[in-house]
Amino acid sequence: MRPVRPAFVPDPDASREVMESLQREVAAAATWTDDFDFATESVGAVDRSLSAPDADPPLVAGVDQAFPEDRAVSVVVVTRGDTVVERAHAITDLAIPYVPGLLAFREGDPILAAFSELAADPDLVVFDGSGRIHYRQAGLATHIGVTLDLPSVGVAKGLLCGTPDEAVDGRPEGWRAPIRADADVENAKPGTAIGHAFQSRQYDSSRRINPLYVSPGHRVGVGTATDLVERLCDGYKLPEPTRRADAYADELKREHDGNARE
DNA sequence: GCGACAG
DNA sequence: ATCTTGTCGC
Repeated sequence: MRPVRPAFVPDPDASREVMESLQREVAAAATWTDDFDFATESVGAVDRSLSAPDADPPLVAGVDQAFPEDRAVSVVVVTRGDTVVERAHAITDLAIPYVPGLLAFREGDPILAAFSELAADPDLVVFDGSGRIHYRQAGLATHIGVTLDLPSVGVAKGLLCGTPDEAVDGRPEGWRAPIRADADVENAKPGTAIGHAFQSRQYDSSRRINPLYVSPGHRVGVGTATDLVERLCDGYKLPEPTRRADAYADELKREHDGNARE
């Protein structure tokens, strides 16, 4: 496995104060400018032949979890272009309940356990949850991205904090608007863009779909994070790596549930 | 006290 | 996140 930075490993037994101060350290260690060696255009889309003829597409990992009973099923699915290269998972006991703002302390260790089973070294990791859109700018995607020192992005289905530039309802596919820091976001000048609301999918008629909330995890800029996610969505609401991880986690969860009722 | 709050 | 069937629409 890839080296972990021990100073940032989320300890589920820590007190709330210690958790929050670790998050401040994580935010200080995080970088929100592009720092990766692949081309943004080489990520995602089925037809990349025109934009990147000879480049090998980067390894993109999707991370997701399912929670059978009091345990966590954490999975990492690594894709190169359209091909799944590797899947890894870990099943662990859950130590602490979900607390908004402290998600990485509930899910971080279980996710790192899944990464410890992974042989591949991803170029980018897509997380289910916020990155920089966080009270201390250290959401799950940032925390684990920094811990593994990998470029990462956070994709959330709901907004944790911050203020959208405009109303987000009923926007057309492809629309995006900055999410700006407000009084709830530490160490950011109010007005600083910390992520985007992004309409990855929208129906032409009838029912409306909510936008995604995309933010940088680590080693990715705000605009690039959304560019990458846009390329990975390819007609669906969620990015391909996330959908693959979702499916694998569900599969393992059903397996787990099946074994449990016997 | 009230409201808000990723998964 | 999880508990869950049908149902509307392309």
